[in-house]
Amino acid sequence: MDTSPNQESISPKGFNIVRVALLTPLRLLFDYLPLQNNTLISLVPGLRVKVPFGAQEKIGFIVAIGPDSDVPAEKLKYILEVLDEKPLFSKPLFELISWAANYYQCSLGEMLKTAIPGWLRKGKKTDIALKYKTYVPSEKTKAHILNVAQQSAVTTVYQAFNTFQTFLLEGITGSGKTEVYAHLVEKALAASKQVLILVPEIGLTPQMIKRFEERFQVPVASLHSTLTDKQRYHAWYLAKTGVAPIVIGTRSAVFTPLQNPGLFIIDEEHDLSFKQQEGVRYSARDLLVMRGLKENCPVLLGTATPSLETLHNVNLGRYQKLTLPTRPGNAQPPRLHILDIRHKKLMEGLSAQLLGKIKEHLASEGQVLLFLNRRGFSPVYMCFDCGWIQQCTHCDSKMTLHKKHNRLSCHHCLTHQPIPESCPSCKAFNLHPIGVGTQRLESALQEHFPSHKILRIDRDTTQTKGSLNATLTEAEGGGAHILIGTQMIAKGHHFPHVTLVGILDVDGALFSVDFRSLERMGQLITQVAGRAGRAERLGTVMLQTCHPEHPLLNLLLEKGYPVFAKTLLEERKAAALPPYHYHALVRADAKKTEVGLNFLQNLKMRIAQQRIPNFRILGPVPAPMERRAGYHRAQLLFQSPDRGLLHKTIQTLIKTMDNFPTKTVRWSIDMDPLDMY
DNA sequence: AGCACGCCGACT
DNA sequence: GTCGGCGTGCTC
Repeated sequence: MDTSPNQESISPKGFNIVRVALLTPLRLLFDYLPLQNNTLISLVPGLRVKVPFGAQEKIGFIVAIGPDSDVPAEKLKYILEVLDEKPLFSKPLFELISWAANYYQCSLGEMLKTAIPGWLRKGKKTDIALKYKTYVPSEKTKAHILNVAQQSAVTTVYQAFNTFQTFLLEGITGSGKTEVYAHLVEKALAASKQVLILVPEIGLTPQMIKRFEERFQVPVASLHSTLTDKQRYHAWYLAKTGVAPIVIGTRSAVFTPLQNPGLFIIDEEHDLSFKQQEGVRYSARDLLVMRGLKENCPVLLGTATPSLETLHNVNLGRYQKLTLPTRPGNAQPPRLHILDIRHKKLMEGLSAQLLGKIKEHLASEGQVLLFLNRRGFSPVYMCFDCGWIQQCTHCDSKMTLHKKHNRLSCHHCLTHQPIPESCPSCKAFNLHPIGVGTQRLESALQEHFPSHKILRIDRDTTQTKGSLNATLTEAEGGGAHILIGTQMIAKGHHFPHVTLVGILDVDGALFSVDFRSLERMGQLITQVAGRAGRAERLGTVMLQTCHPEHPLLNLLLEKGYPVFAKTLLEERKAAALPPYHYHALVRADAKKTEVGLNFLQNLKMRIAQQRIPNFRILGPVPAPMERRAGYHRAQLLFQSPDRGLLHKTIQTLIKTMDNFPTKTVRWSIDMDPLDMY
């Protein structure tokens, strides 16, 4: 289906049909008649229109204009209003969005909907007078001198300006990737080009925006999730009109129109937040590379811990690798040590050895960072008399104890309930928390070190707007002696005063059923370890484990992430897993277990009887956590080394699903799924 | 997706 | 008696 706008326009006189993609998940285009009584506006593909739709009015984009329609003339209605004077997207960007709709198997309208700010979805016009605050230059900061590797990276990418090429900038934490970005931004600005920088959800701090504004004395448009609709539109407008030469944003910013695009950067390329996990499950990283192709711009993927997908692309010669091997100045990489905690008595998750180390570092004015990827007080609340455990009533999950609000919460849906005083099952007064979360670790440490300041950084302490930045600023400034955090702390933040990093529990990842969990563990350990010793003081990293002999864990600690990742890639190849084979996952949610499974079984039969070579179907099986938020979830996995074949098969499948006579199943497709939940 | 229409249970 | 549950079908 070619949905790119053609440039042919029509006069509203004569019998013409306007084909519209409505902002709904319907995989159909709808035909309308041009405006009545309007001779002034010429209709062009790419313009937004308001149209009548059943009993409602909807917003859509004109996709094509043609002489006639397949729909009987009496059914056709008139367009109510044309909302734009000019198309919102350039031709290449509209092509990218069409490509994405096709690849991720959603309707063009739904993809367009995710690509525009809320204001425009609701039909606001773009000619609203915007009073944006005029830019006031603050003190200009100076550029740093680059080392040889940084300089070489800058030169290589600069030489690719005005062409499409993808680069992996592999720089260990603290090696100065941001400085490479900044020098490239400088070159782009000198050429009057705009730069789009994508960052992980958590990594977009006001400090980063301020840094670029001060350095370059230009407006920086920032697009992230906590903006109001108005702020978001404002930033979008600054980017589209070219007023802001630098655009920094999270996942959805990949669709931001630019007046004059020159360079695309994605920081922490491996980060999972670049894949949308609900609705249209697109990968902003992959789309950014595709955008580079469409807009003829170089794309730079930066990270200390590249995803296996990206490394695979380097190995295939599709991406060029640039390496930053050392930290600037005298900063040394941290030393990693394994703490064998078998047969050891733990104090609230901490071994005596780690506790001793913490004391040592605190005594010598060091800052300590403890990583525990589990929020709440304890993950389980159990009766010691009868073994009863509080389960969530909507999900197949145990409820986590939260001491702060004195309640049990489910981390998979929004429910919570008061903590029972006696066991609901046997009435005994013998209920106890099992396991350690960050809250419990915090209170235990506070008892142990009453005169030291402890700062906890997890979703619970950073919920309110701005509190994350305040907390991070405090942590980075060295104001707290001990930092406790979940994976939130692993996302590119500098804690220059940290001298000791303790990693409390990664054992779950060593034997997980999820084939990606080792990759994630390696990235997490490397990223967390990289928080230590970034200033002049040498950092130490201690990792507690019950599996000190685990070969891959040892490989990671002894040889580092690149060798570890190379080994994982070999394993993936041997097991015919991504990135060597491609995956597409069909999910089906239903109120009753069998309904979803039957639906998927039916799909499976349809495909299986075609006997497609190089094509595997796994399932259907219930999702690892079958019941979630009241729905029973099942899934069917398609696997093939041939991406085109996989895509084609799914596409024909969708047609059958669209005609499926049931609405008791909610189904969705996830191309290149990152997890099976 | 919305929204209307339509056919069966517990209540002002 | 009706308010409202969600199954079904349609939207140019």
